[in-house]
Amino acid sequence: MGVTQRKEREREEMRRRILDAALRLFLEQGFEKTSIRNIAEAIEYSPATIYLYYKDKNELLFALHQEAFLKMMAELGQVSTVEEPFERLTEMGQKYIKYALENPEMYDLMFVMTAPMETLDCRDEVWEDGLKSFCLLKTVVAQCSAAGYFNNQDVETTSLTIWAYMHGLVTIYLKNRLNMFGDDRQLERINQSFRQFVDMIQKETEHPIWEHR
Amino acid sequence: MGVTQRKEREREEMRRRILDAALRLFLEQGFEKTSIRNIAEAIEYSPATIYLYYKDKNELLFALHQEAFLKMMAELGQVSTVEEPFERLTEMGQKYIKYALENPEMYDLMFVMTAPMETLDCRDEVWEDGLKSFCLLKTVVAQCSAAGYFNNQDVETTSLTIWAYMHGLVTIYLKNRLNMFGDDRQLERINQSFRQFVDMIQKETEHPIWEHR
DNA sequence: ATTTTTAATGAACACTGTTTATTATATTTG
DNA sequence: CAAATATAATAAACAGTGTTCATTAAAAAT
Repeated sequence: MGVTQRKEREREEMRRRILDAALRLFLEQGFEKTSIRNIAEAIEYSPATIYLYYKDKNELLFALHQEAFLKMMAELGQVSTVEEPFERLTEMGQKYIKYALENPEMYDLMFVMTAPMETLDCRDEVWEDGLKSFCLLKTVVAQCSAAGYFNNQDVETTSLTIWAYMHGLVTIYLKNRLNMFGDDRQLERINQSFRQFVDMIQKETEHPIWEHR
Repeated sequence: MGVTQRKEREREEMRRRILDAALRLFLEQGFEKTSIRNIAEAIEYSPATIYLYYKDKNELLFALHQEAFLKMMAELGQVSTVEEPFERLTEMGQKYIKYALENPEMYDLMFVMTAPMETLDCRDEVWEDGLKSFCLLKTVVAQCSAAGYFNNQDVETTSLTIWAYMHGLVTIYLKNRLNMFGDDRQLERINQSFRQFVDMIQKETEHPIWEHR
């Protein structure tokens, strides 16, 4: 009898309802101000019910973090149409900045907060979402490398260097550390730095593409 | 009569006691697990007393954040003995990584947490500590620039680019995102990437220093 | 129709940051 | 010195947090 299947389906539906409500509140009022009780209220269930579907808040955050990765991957994956590998890489960088700036709370969840990571730790799994998106980067870097860029340097190291820069740039901005300049040229500064970085790593090649200068 | 002076001195002493206790607990058990009540207990006062000396928790965090900057500046300032400007910059980078890895909670407070920044916002002051350390970086970058490095690019942009990379690198590590590789070569990866970045920006010069390759 | 399993909850526990009315102490004034 | 005033410290409360557990209601299996 299909009762177990229906139960399983209902369970998934409930998990979705919880996740959707959590995501909505999260985006509406930020992480800090969203509690289990808020989420429970939004779906018209008692707080204790949430714990029948998610072990704790960390697991809920981890589930949201996974959704955020799906969305980001979908956006970053769109660069495959661009022909020239380095242009594709640059495009990816731009889309990374765009995603981070448009989804600051989600970006935090994905790359800054330690809470969702603890869920992985206690299951001793590896961070698959992170690894998958890092591989996306690595692939494009490898293609650039094959096209003569990056002086045959280790692809993984180059990818980490690029990611580190991108991550640093957006977090400095998102965590309001660019306020220190006391002006309203923050986005301008980000773009200036990004262009500089792109130029810099572009030159890292045995066969410079002079027509790009 | 010196009573007001003594009162002022006692007030400062109390503020110090609170700060010292907060710092100790903070380093012992991390930020998340340190509460106003804990701090009050540590100095054997009631929680409400803390509020006679610090407006709220953000202000307390901001005070700690300032202390952290003093310490970091002292460590980063020690590079002035190095003669060659680019070597000095590299040394600064190494010291930055060292500080971040040895003081992860403090680093978080200084560059990641938004809480202490809100104290600045509501006073509408600018982030002086950040600005000051950014200026330290800018100075060295300017000296490198004067020595022929960085192709006469805008010093402020170059400094931001360098800072962004450094910040990204250490936060990716501190927030456990390098776990994804599932090995124990995390520090190795950091150093590899750092060397790569240093080599990369070193080449950014009209007059390459060939003897360094 | 009765037993068993499952889902949902109310209430509690041990916390959190913060405020306020009250008390104890110290300082100033008459 | 004694009375009035100002200051420092606190207990208690408020409104919130994540989480657990015994109890109840509903569905499924016997």
